[in-house]
Amino acid sequence: MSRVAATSSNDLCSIESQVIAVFVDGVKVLGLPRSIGEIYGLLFISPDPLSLDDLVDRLGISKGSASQGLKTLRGLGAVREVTGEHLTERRTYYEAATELKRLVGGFIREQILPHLKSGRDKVSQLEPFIQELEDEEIREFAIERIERLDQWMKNASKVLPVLQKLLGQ
Amino acid sequence: MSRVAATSSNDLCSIESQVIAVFVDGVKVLGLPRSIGEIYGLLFISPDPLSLDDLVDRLGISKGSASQGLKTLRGLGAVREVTGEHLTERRTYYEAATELKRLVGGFIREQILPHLKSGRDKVSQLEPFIQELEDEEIREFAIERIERLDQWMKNASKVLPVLQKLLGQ
DNA sequence: GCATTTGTTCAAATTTTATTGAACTTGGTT
DNA sequence: AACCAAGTTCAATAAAATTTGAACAAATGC
Repeated sequence: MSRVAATSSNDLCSIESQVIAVFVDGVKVLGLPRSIGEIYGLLFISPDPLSLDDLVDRLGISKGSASQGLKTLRGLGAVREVTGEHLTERRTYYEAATELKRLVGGFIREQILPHLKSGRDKVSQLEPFIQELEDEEIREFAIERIERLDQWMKNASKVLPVLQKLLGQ
Repeated sequence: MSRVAATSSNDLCSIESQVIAVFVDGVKVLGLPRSIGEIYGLLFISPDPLSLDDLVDRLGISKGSASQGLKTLRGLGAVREVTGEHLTERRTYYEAATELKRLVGGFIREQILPHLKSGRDKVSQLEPFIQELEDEEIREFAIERIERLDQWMKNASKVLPVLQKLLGQ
């Protein structure tokens, strides 16, 4: 009877599940799915790196979820692949990246900048349509508002790097 | 045949629908529903204040949606009730609040601070469970991580007001 | 080359969230 | 008081997002 840890779906201990709850809540604010909070939360509180199968096993989520979640987290720079150690091992192990600056940077890069960019594009493509407006008062108002919108976006672009610096390591 | 503007569901013009598209996209990033982007977007580009029924009519959304959307936007301080003008009028008219500082402030207050607070509460209630951990190495690690988490939240609390100030005016 | 282990992809199922619309409340008017 | 217009609430419905799981790919070792 030597099945030591083959299918052991180790239940989460109190600290683990509570830390995970904090992250699940946290990522929801950021508009990310719960599974990502679970994965990051467990990695965050785990002293040793975990593999995809570890996550599936401990969190009770599907392989698909774990794979996609890790992909997103890698994109955000929120997890690190741990190589080294067992060079013979082909399995990949992950640990949480915990530098706030890096996490915020990743979020800005992946989630905010693309929307900012597409917003600025849309706004810049508005010019021709403004000229369509016949009533001068209305046209003037539209110009004013669209300039303001553009200004907001410029502001955001300037503030984001500063924000990241403020959270500096 | 004097039905001038009774059920005229005035279609949106090009600028209107494109500005609305920008805001729909924008609020999605913030985790708010599309209808809120539509409402704010239309108010933003409208030279004159609009009533709930105007929004229903122009945007083709239900009264319920418009009412709930306006409620949220009021909570965020993103719209202003326009009184004055027609004092005989019992209908409420709204205009967009366009000071970025105010908008960001409202969002921080309504959407971020409550989560930050509940996060800090959850973390502070973690202490007893850490003591449950028997392995000293693991316990030390947990303490370290939870302190880091706490530090993050303190950082966030400090940075948010600065952020708001950076968006000045 | 075949079997095995690890990880990815994506259509279908599920879960979550937003929207609708009808019933209800409020307050003004005759 | 009865009526009407304006707005809110909330259960039912529709829409959107997430999760699953099975099929697929890639890489290792026999």
